Amino acid sequence: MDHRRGVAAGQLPGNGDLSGRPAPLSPDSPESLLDLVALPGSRRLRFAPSPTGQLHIGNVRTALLSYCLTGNEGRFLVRIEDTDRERYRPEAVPENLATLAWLGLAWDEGPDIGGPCDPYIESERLHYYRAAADRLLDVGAAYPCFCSRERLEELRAAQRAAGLPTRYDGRCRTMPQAESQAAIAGGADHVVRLRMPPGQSRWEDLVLGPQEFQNEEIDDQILIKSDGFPTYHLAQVVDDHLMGITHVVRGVEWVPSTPKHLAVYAALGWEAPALAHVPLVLGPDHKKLAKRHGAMAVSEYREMGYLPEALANFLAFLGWSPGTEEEIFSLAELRSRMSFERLQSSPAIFDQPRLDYLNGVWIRRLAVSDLAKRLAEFLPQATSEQLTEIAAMVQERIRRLDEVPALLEFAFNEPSPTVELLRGQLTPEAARQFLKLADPLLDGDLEELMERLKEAEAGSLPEDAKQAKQRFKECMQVLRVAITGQRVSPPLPESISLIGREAAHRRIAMAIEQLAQTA
RNA sequence: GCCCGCAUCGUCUAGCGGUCAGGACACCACCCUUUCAAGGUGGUAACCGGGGUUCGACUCCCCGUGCGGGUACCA
Repeated sequence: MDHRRGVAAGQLPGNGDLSGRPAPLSPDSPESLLDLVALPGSRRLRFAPSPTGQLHIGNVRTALLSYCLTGNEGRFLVRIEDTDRERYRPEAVPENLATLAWLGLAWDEGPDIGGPCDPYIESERLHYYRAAADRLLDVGAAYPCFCSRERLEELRAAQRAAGLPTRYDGRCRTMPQAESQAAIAGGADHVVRLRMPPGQSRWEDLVLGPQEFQNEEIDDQILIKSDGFPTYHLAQVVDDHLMGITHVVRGVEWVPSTPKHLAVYAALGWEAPALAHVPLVLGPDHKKLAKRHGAMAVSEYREMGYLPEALANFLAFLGWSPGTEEEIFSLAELRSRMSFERLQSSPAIFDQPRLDYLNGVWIRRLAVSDLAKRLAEFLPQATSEQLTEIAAMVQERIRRLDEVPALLEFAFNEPSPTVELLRGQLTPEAARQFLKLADPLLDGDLEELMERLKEAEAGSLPEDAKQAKQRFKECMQVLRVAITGQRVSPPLPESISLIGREAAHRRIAMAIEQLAQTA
């Protein structure tokens, strides 16, 4: 039952001819290409990115949802939807796959690893779409259309001007077959259009509930473009059927074209998969998430130091919740817990502060050694020993990995604080005196450094407890700035150990000198 | 314009006729503390409006409003 090989193999036309002209089909029944041999018993969901650029947050959320809703028993597949030759960018295929892999969305079948429904790249499946189109043409569910783009544009402009819905006017809909055959034989440019049947289209959407459209309001969609490539509307239906897809998860922007897809399934005699249209992700201004809202590409989030664990956790909760008060979920937990019933039908806003919070949570959950590895790309100059030391000292205080370089600037570059920064609340002279006092104390056990400093600093002046405490804090800040050049840094003992005692002594000496000049 | 969808704190959400409308982020205060964090405690903050249905509506229905999506030889 694992061999749900839905298609007859070895029928690729013209050795992968991708030039745009579909190769002629073998004379024996092209329809055999479209017979799915065995239907799968468990769930099969797919993610079908269009390789026109980087995967963005919205895309990847759909991928995540599909992956999670596949469940532990099902199969998750990736298919490359490269039917748009104008926007196609070949490098986007490996990029997109790498992004999915980074997020941890492992696929069971896909363009790189193959599978029972090979190939998983639509441009290599042209013969299937052609066969499907021929069948649709045969049964009268589709028709050739010879209208030029110019005519279509004029038509739309006129309709818009008249305040009418912009739709194809059906000029070629009733062309006698003999006439159209002759035109095609004569080499006339044409497309294949779906003949939208009368009546209504209905389906029970897994997220939105019952849906109904009047078919007369739906346009006669182009299924095969004049370059011979299918549009999404055909390719997606054919492949989902051939690949045994059981559930389609996609954004709500596809709702209005679903009746077209349903019509194709019906005309081909196929059963449509279950449909789940998930709400969009919006920017803080409640508009569809777009470039102007900042980072869009998932790769940018990686560069900003977000963990894939946190991003997945965050994205999953944009439209889903477990119904309990739990909120930290690993990808594996999400996959075993997510269900269609609990998907939200209202759009969600991408709230970066919440992502930051979750990222902090996930950073703190990491083993120190793991954090050290992930920090490597943010601190290329650090050795692996330093990385481990750094990981331990920053783990509790960062929300994003990219905060680390600034926090540890002092470890890789000599600081040069101003006198103002150096002395803080103290007079230059008092600051200098304290540094002189503190300097030799660095040489003992660093773990007890704070105790020694406290002891040494105390008793210099008779004060009440509160004042003494405050004074000590100010002294510590002077020492911190002398050593790190920053008012905010990891704890002093760790900071010193990171740069080494000699460097610490040297920096203190320089600070003392600097303070002496102004004193 | 036409078609479709959505509507609980600022944000993510719980709620599926009777709750002091719960949690989390963010924010504020306090505690802890060598800074920053982390952690702890507490606080401010929501059912879009109007009609129904019902003994009773955040919850069900209708209308309005707002927001979003679609309206390509793009996906």
